[in-house]
Amino acid sequence: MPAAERRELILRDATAVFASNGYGGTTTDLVAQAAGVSQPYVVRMFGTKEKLFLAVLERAERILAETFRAAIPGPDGKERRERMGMAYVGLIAERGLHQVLMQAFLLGGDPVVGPEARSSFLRIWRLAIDEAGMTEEDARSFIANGMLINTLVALRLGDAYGADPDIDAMFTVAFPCSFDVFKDNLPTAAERY
Amino acid sequence: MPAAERRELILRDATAVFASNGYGGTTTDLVAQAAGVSQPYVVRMFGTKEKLFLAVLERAERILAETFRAAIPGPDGKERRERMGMAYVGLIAERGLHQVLMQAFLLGGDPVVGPEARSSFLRIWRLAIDEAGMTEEDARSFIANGMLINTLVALRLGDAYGADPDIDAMFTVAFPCSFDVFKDNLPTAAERY
DNA sequence: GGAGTAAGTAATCGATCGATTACTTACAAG
DNA sequence: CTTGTAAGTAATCGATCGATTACTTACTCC
Repeated sequence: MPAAERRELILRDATAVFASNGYGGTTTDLVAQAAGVSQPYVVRMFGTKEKLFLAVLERAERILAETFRAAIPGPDGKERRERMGMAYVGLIAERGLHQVLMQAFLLGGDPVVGPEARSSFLRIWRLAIDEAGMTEEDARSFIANGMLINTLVALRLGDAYGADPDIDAMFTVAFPCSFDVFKDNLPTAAERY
Repeated sequence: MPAAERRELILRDATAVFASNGYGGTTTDLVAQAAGVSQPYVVRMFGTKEKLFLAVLERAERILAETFRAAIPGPDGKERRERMGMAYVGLIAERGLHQVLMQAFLLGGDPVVGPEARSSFLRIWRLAIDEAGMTEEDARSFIANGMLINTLVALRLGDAYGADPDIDAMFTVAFPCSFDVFKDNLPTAAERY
């Protein structure tokens, strides 16, 4: 398999492993096993675990930006924000993406990852304003809602949907027009680490 | 020093260490050094690193709930939500509290920590509705905003306030009535791990 | 049919971590 | 005194992790 293809495959699987285990809890061997290659190969391809995480973050931001841009064309204003919100929820299909973004934000104090995480966040903020035409207040509440969705995904609260009236009530207001997207993309038990 | 007092001291310092290093990246020795005791003492007092984290999470939720309850008395509606929001921002003084909550949410897939993290989150949701009298929609946007504040704190974006017009603009809309509280409680360089 | 190169692994090393054990110190009660 | 107990530490052990080294395999281009 050509290296470029293998690289994308490893990055995809590494996203899921980092998402479940966090940065410190992820071993290069866990990533290697998930991708079906040997541990030294992962290290040699990315140099260090830190550089692997940076590559995972860069890919996550790229996918996120592309997903948002694809949802921009069409009626603007509230409708556009709803399309972008649904697209964000649809990213649950990219296993671990929301969680990896949270992990990166939590590394804000790290001298290497921190600056990258901050500029990733700010680029999404700029995309919302410059490319999607949101006001600053719209961008704030849009991104705040994204952070709530991150939390609900990370907490795996969707697994208990239907089993707890509080959870059902929260989902009704948290996903006014994207609950089907959320439900249809939940990971199966076999997909979890 | 009596054990109860020592315990609270260790929990406070452990909160800051877990916040900076994550669950997997935190060592019991780092916590011990931060608290000024030996590593075996930390392990013996809490049993395992996992139980230590659960104790940190329980304390964080307790402080958060007490802080919210103290902000409830007085005019209700939007004013009450603003008081509670400012109180939440003021919790920056409790070093690492917002980040530790995020860390716990990210452990949603953990068989031990996950259930505790979910019930902590749901208890705060219930507090907002039952005790603070919010509608479900108010509670949603209130908590979503809290998740945004968590992110800004974890990213250490406040450190760059004044150095980047994008950051300044975001803070203006993110902290319409709590920016002073935010600014006044930022950690000094010496406080960071 | 070699020579060169890309893809990948087995074996291993030094460092680190969580946990255990055995020990010490300070102090209050009888 | 001395006995008991709470508060703590030094030393250490087995396991694990990130990284390095040396090796193998497969394909391609004269």
